[in-house]
Amino acid sequence: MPELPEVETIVRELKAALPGRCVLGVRVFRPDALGGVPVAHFRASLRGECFAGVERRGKFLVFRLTSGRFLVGHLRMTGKFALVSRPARPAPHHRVWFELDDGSLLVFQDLRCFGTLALAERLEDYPPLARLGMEPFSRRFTASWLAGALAASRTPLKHWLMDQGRIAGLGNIYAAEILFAAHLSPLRPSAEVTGTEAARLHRAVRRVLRAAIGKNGTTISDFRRVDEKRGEFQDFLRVYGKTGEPCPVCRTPIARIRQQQRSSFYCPTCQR
DNA sequence: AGCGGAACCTGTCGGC
DNA sequence: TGCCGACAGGTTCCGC
Repeated sequence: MPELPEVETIVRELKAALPGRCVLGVRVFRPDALGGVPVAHFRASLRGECFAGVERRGKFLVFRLTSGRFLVGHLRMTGKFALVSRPARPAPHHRVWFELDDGSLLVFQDLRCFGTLALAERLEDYPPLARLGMEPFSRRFTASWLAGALAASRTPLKHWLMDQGRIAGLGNIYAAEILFAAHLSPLRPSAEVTGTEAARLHRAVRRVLRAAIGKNGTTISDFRRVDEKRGEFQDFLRVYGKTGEPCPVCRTPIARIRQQQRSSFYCPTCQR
C-alpha cells in the first residue's frame, strides 16, 4: 500500500493530533510486529512516554518521544495507523494498541503482518533508516544529482527508482506514474538517461509526488487515512493498473510487464 | 552489479 | 459451490 504520499498523508494527520499525548498503556495482539523485541520490554518502554512529534523518512513513520527516543514504524503492504475511540475489543487486524491520555487510541493494524514497529535510542543507530537514500523534497535532490546518480548504474529505471537506498519513498505505483510523466521507459538502463531526460525525470518525481500528496494518496483497495477516509489520487492514475486501456496521450494500449517480480505498467509509444 | 527466486502473511478474484 | 493459482501498495536474503 503505502508509498511516500500515503505515509506523508498519515504523518500530517498524526502530527495534528498526537504531539502532547501520552501513552497510558500498550497492548500487543501480534508480537511479530515488533521485530523480535520482547513484548514486555516494548510495553514497559512506551508506558508513560509522550509524543513530541511525528515525521516521515522515506516510507517510515518516525515518532519522536519526549524522552528523546524514537518509535519507528513501517507499514509495508497493508499496515495502517488509525486514531479511534477505544473499542471494546480489538478488530481482527489490530496488532498494537497505544492507549492515550485523552481516552483515544492509536491503533497499528496490518492485515498481512509485514509491517514493523521498532524502538530506537538514536535514529542513526537504526539500520533500516540509515540505509535510506535521498529524500525527493530535500534541497540536495537536484537534476544534476539525479543525472550523476543515474550514470553510476545500468539497472532498469523502474528498479532504480524503487531502490530505497537511492531515492527514498517511491514504490510500484509512483515509479510507474513518474516514468510515464517523464516519457521514459521502465526498461531503460539508468546510465543511458541523458542530462535533458534526467532533468525531466527530476521534475516528474516532484510533480507526481506533490500531486499525490495533494490528493491524500492513493487508495487501491485498503489504504485508509488516519480517520479511515480514502485517498483520492487513484482517480488520477494514468498507467498503474491500466493494462489494455488507451494511453491518455496517444491511445496506444497500456502494456504490463514483469520487472523484478513486480508488475510494471507503461505506454510503449510515449515512453522510450 | 544485477537478476531471479523465495520468504514473511492474509485476503481477493477469476477460471474451471 | 469449491478448489487452485495468480496477484497485491514492501523489504530482505541467498545464490548465481
